[in-house]
Amino acid sequence: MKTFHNLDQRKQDRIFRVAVNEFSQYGFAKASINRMVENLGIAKGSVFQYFGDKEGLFTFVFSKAVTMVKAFLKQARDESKGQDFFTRLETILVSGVDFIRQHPRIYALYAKIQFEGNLSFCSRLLASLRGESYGFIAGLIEAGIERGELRPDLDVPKTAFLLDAVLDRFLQACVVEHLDAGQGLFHADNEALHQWARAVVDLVRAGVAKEGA
Amino acid sequence: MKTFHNLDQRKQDRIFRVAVNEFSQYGFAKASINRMVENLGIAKGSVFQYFGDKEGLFTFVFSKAVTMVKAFLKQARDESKGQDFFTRLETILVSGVDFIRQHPRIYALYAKIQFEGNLSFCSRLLASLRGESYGFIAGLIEAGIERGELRPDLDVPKTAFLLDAVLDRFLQACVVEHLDAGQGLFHADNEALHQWARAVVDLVRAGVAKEGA
Amino acid sequence: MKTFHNLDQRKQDRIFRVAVNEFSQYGFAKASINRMVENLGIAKGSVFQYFGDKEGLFTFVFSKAVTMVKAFLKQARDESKGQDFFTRLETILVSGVDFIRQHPRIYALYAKIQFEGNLSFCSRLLASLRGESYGFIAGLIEAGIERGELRPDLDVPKTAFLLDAVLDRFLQACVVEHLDAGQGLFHADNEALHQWARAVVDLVRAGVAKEGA
Amino acid sequence: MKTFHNLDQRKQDRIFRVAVNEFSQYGFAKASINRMVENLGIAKGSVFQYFGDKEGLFTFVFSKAVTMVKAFLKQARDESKGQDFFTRLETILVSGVDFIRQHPRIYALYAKIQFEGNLSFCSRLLASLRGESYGFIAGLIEAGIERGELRPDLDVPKTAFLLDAVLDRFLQACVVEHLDAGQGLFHADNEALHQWARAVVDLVRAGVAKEGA
DNA sequence: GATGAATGAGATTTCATTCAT
DNA sequence: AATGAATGAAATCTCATTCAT
Repeated sequence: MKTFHNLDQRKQDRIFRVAVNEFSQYGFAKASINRMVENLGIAKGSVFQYFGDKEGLFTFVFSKAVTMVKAFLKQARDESKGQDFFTRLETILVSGVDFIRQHPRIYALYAKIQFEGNLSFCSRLLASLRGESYGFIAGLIEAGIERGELRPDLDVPKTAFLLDAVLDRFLQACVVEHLDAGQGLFHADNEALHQWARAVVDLVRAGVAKEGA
Repeated sequence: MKTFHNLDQRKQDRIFRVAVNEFSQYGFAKASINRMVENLGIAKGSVFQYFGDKEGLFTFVFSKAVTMVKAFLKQARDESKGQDFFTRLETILVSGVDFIRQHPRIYALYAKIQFEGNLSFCSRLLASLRGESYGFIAGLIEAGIERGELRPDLDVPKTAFLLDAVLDRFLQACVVEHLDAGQGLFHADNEALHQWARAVVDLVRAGVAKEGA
Repeated sequence: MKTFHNLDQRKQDRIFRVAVNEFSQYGFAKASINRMVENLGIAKGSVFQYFGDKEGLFTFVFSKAVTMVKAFLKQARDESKGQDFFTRLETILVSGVDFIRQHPRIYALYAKIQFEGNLSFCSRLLASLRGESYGFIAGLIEAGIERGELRPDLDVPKTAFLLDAVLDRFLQACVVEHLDAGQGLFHADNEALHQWARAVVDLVRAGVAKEGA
Repeated sequence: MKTFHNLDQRKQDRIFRVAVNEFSQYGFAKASINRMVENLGIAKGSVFQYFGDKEGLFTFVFSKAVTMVKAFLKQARDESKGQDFFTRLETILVSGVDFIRQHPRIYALYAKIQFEGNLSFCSRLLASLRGESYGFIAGLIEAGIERGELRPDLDVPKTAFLLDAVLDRFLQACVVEHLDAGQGLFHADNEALHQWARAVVDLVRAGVAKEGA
């Protein structure tokens, strides 16, 4: 595993990229290391020297992906700090879609793996990502309450559940091409995207806003 | 395929059940016909005589599953017809969970296949299910508007998107065991389940209800 | 595993023969199923259909070999029943060599596997063969004592140990080509073989001490 | 190979020890240089620089092991020089077991390699060890005859064969844990060990026949 | 002299599919 | 109509060996 990190950074990136493609397209079980090395032009044995086995490769890829998502979440939170709750929510929805547009395979990987089951070795990562995401949203809500923008009597966990559902769906709508609304989100122009985000935020707003806010 | 329908109904059911188990546990790609016939006690060749190939078997299974879900949706709509919009929504959330509890594999199958990709041959089925589900929710909303329970200026597609997200998440929470809220939904007692459903409906209500309703 | 026994007897025998060759030449670990099927002219997959895995094939082969050896022991005991102890011993030595000449690979397999270690799955078979062999020799000794041909004060287990050592060595001498004495045993003519057997039996009979020493 | 002998003696010893472990546990074919260098903490390339290839490493290890065994034999002969034949034999049996207890892997290596076959490159070593061992035993017998302790008409080669068989079995009984008698020899206390040795020597001395039979 | 990344042949095993019975 | 033996492509993984640094 350490041998991998001695490689040329460009090579490391290429391997990561190709592996993300493969895993996000085929899932863990049907991903083929044969195909990967063919696309990569390196020897099959090398992959096993780097990562030990298929699971090792996947763990590396998935955990790097999770790290990227977490970094994105942190950045989204920090960048939106000054804004009021609803603007933040809209910002985050939009920048979430932005992230997926920049790294389309990463979310596809997450979405697919989440349902693959039989992958005990990545449930810890999945759980940690979930925790991060939940904490992120709950933090948003609490900040909103403190600032007097949200009803003070909100049930935070359940509201977080609701928001998480909406956020997730927004992202799924980019990836699962047969979602009705989703058809457009990935390829929608920014105008349409913002319109969608605003509309959804408005629906949410009416539900959770403090009267008069 | 003709030959399959000549079988004893009990045998047909058993084949369906075992195949649902296999596909929902392993997805399409990793499902093993070897394992199925082992659990089934019939000859491997028979499966190919009935369904042509693996894809044929899957299509049969998945389309029967979709039919069951559609029937459930229709029933949920019909049974809740007299109720006001918000009671309907709560009823549907709860009875959706009920359906999963009765047919846990069916939703698992749907959830997994949705993200498997590479399954061009079932996208039509998936799309038709999506259409059904969307029409179902949109119908609910329109009825609610007509009855004066919802704001008449609601954007139906976007509201449907919101509700669909919430509904889906409720169901996913039964199947994906690492969702924070979900931990409990599948095994929650009815009291807790209704409480969750009510809380979520209340959040939605505040957002979409016509003033004074 | 049952599918194997449905095969043409000739085919079964050929598979057994080829597998014994391979395992006796290379041991379990380095035996190659690739090579076997190449020699066999059947598909690689068939072997796994018959025996499940390499271990299954080996277990089948080894246990059949053990059965053959046990049958030989039984026959040797029965055929020599009337003879006095020392004649019996000589007969058995000689017919042991005969067995190896007829089934040279069988003993080679046993000899090699005995020292391969890491083969937990065949230790039961090995132990049962050992038990059979020990019982066989102990029975011989006890019969000899009863008939008044052997010293009545003999310690049966230790005497069995001595005889077993001699018997084993005789057989090893056929297989391990670099044993000095052994060079000749496998290819020796019957005259020389009997001479060797008689000489060894005489040593066992009379000991090596000079009278009075 | 030259470069190996320039190494720190401690390093040389460690390499020998680890290699003996590996070869004695897995045999030549299944021994893994990967595993060795992992346990060794040196570069894989170095092993090939020192020994050329796997065979070279094995030859080095095996020939050093043979040298150790030969040295032991010589010492056993010299130390027992004054004793009468039967005491010598007992001494040697016991000190043979002692040797194995001190160097358990060495005999394991010999025992395993002896039957591995396909190892043409070590048959010379094996033969030379055999020769040494045979000469050693034959020398013992001849000395015994000269001293008037053994029957002068003994056939030396065949007697040596008998004694060699017994000696070998004693040692195998330490290594092959499923030999009936052997269960105990490796871990037996000294009392039991000497008792076994004496009993076997007595059998060799006096034979098994009832007087007059 | 030492290193360890790269290699590719070859191992076991799985599996959908075919087809003679 | 039912069977299940036969197949061979493709999967993961191991390992001795080479060679540039």
